[in-house]
Amino acid sequence: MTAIRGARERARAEVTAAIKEEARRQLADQGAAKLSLRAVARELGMVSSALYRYYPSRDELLTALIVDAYDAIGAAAEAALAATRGDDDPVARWTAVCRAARAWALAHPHEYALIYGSPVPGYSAPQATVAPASRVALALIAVVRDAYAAGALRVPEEAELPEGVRADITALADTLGTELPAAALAALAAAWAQLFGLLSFELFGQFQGVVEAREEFFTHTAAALGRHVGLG
Amino acid sequence: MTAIRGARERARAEVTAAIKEEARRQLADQGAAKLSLRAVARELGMVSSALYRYYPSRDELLTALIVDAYDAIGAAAEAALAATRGDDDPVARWTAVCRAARAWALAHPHEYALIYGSPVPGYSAPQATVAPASRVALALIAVVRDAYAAGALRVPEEAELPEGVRADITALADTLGTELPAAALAALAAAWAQLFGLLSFELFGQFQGVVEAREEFFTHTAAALGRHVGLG
DNA sequence: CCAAAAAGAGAGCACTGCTCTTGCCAGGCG
DNA sequence: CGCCTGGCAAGAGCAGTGCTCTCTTTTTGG
Repeated sequence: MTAIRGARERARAEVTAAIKEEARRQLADQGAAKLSLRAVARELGMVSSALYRYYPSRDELLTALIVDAYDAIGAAAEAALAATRGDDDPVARWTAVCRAARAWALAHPHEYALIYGSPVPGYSAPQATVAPASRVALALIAVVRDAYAAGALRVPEEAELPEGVRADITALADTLGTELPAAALAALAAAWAQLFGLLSFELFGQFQGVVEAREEFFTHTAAALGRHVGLG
Repeated sequence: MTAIRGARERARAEVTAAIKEEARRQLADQGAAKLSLRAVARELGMVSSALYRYYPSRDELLTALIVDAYDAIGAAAEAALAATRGDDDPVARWTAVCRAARAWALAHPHEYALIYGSPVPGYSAPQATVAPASRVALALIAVVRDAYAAGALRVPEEAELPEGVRADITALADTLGTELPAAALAALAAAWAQLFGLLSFELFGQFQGVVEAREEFFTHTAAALGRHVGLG
């Protein structure tokens, strides 16, 4: 980002990264609730007050971890998107992106809980989190956009869209700079939320005793979701 | 539950209820993270150690609140179900149940977060929570079952169901004692999770800047979900 | 009426986030 | 080259937490 202006900035950046690193480790194996600044400092061989020179509060540290987590799951989704570039089966692409998100979530349950579970602090998602947070959604949109460009999208009936929703969605299409039909984009927004509903239920144990073949169930449902959006 | 055996039991039950009451109040306006046994005790004019005679730990208190929250949202869903009994439009019934769940969630966001957000303690949902947790799902099932009995259910194609899922779902149908087709029940399970995905995204702020006409969007999507299950 | 059981009170332990003061030490300027 | 100042670590301390232990009081049933 910024040029290295001296040994001082370098050292500072390194310590900052080390703190985040250790914090992520503790987050990964104990969950956000037990993430303690003092424990992080202890592990790094520094005293707790020194840590405040790098992160002004525990919430700021958590925010940094949140941004990283959004970026990580977003990168996973984008990788799946890129890997299926040129694929002529849009449902398969969609499912691949969904499965990539699921795989990341299963591998990093506590980080997933941090970003898609209950908001931890006195909430208020900082502005810095909104861009990384949208990367998975953008990957899903890309699948639909490509299918649309290839003429492989069944567009749902426009008439059914409620007035307020239509307004929101056209505004959204505007800021996204996409010419996707409003009905398709609305279905996409719903599918986006529903996808994470599936993931959260699986990760938070709500499917216990209901569905055990989780992977099959997820893939099956994700494909249905993609078809509902108009793919395939 | 048990007969009143003496003033002692009565007093004990009252104090236990008062503690839970005060805890719920603190949960409602500060969230689960800030729920403190000491603060509850302070507010009740007792010393913190006395509270441990009623709840052996903070987690036990939280579990009691969790059970209550599941019961409350379940009761709301069941009320909507009962209010639409005899209604001949199954999609409308479905939507009514969904909207009842949403209304409760909006009115009790912190309690919603407690049950459908990230699991708070070292997790492990106690057995006591599973029955109350299923009440909303059972209300949704009732809508579909009634529609099925009235011959108003389009049953999805059975062939598409993956093997493992079919096995899980038929086992589930068995314990539920329902003769609903496996494909319908599987779609129902998915819709159930997806419904709460919508709710969580709305309550946890994920829709910020995406959809603002939340109620219209929810109702629209819930109806689509109902149709996808085979209603209407 | 009295022993036993239940409840409350209080001190205390180990931990947390966070603040403030003190002292050190090295980077950058003259 | 030397000095001084800005950045940093260290430590003590505050207010709060969950939870345990002991001691005293109250209540209850035989």
